[in-house]
Amino acid sequence: MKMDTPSSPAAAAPRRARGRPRKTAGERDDGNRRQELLRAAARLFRQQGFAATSTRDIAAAVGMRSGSPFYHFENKEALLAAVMQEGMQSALRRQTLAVDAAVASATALGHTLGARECLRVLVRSHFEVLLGPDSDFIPVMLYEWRSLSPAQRNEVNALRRDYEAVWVPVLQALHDSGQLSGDPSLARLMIFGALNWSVQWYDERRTATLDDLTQAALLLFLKDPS
Amino acid sequence: MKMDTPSSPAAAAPRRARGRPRKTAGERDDGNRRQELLRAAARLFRQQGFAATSTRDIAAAVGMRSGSPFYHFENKEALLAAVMQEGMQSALRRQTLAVDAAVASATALGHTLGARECLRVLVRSHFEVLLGPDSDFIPVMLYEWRSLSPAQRNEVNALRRDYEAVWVPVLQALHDSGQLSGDPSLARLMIFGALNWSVQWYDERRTATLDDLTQAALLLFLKDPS
DNA sequence: CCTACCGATCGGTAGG
DNA sequence: CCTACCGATCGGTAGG
Repeated sequence: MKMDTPSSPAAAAPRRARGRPRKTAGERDDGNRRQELLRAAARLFRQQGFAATSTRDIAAAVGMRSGSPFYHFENKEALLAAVMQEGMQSALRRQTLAVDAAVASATALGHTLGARECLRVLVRSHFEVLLGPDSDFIPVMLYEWRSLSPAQRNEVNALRRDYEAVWVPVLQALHDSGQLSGDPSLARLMIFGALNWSVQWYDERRTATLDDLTQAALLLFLKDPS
Repeated sequence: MKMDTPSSPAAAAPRRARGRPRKTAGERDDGNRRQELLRAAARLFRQQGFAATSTRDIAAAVGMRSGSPFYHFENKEALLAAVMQEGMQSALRRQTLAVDAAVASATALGHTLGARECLRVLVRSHFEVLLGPDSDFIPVMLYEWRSLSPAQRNEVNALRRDYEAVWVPVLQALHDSGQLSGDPSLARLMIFGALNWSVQWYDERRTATLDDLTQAALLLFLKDPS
C-alpha cells in the first residue's frame, strides 16, 4: 500500500535480509517462490478483490520488491488466472479422491455406493474446498472471474465443467428415485448456490462444523428425512 | 476509460450540448441527476466491480465531466453506499408490497395465507429484486459490500436484517409443520445462497422464467411435493 | 456542474 | 530477482 524505492537509496548498511530469509545456496528454488506468490495472491484477492489488490501488495506479502512478480508472471491477469487454475485443479483432485475413497469403502463392505451417500461425499468435499484449509483459491474463482480475459475464462470454465459434471448423474439418480424434486439441472444450480454462498457467511469460530453444514444441506435438499 | 480535458481547450464552437439534452430553464433538477448517477453507478459496479470502475466512467455514462460526480457525492465510497441503500430500501418496499397483497388476497377469499404460499411470494419477489428490471443495485450490494467502510456496512446491514427478518417466522412455521427439515437458521442461509447465486448464471434470453425459478426453488426446499 | 489541475498510485519494463 | 524508472490513470479539489 506504500513505499516503492528503499528508504536509503545510496549504498549503506550491510543489506539485511528483507522479508523472509534467503534459501542457502544449495537448495534450488524450483518454483517455491512462484507458489508463495500464488498463495499470497489468492489470500489478498479474496480479502480485497482483484482490482483493489496491487501487485506491490502481493510482492510485499512474500518479501519481494515491486517489480519481481513480473519475473514469475507475465502480468497481473495471468497471476489471477493461475490462482484460479491451481485452485480448480486442486479442488478436482480432492473431489475425485473423496469419491474414489467412498466407492472403495462401500465395495469393501460388499455393497455399492448409494446416490444419497455419494451426494453427501460431494457436498462435504465441496465445503472443504470452499471453507477448509487453503481455501482462498476457489472463492477467488467464484467471485473474480469477470476480471479474466475471455480466453482465460474458457480455460477455467473447462475445469469447472469437469468438476460439476461429477454431480450430474448423482442428482439424476436421486431425482429418478424421488429423493430430489424438480428439474435436476436447475436443482444443481441452486444447490451450488446454497453451498457457494457459505463463503459469505461461514465463520470458523462458529459452532457449526463442516459436517453440520453438510447435514443441513442434505436435509434441505433431499426428500425422505432418514 | 479515456479523455479528461475537452479536445479543444481554447474557446471555440458555440458549445453544443454534451451527453444528454439539457433541461429547459423551467424544470428544476431536484435530484434527477443524482438518480441518473446512481443508476449508472449501479450498472457499472455490477458489470466491472467497484474498484475497476472509475468515477470518470460513471460521469461519462451520464454525460458529465470527470469532477462532477463529486458535486453530488462526497466520494466514490459514498456513491457505492448510496447504491446499496437505495437498492435495499427498494427491495424492502417491494417485498412488503408483495406480502401485503398476498395477505389481502387470501383474506378476501376468506382464509389466511399459508406459510407455503407466503414462501412462494417471498421467493418470487426476491427473484424479481435480483433479476427483474432495475436489478443492478442488489447484486452490487451482495458482491461489493467488502468495499464499504465499517460504518457504511452497518447501515446497509440494518436494512438487510429487516429484509431477512420477514423470512424467519415463515421458515419456522414450515419447519414446525414438517415441510422444511433441519435448523431453520442454516436453512435460511442456504436458501438465500441458492437464490442469490442466480445472478451468476441466470440469462434472460433463456427459457426459464422467474416463475420457473420460483417453482424449482420450492420443489427443492420443501418436503411434500404438492 | 465545468475547468483545470494535483499528488498518489499503479502495472509494467530495461538492464543487470 | 533487484534497481530505477516511466507513462497512464485515478480520486479528488479550488474556483468559478
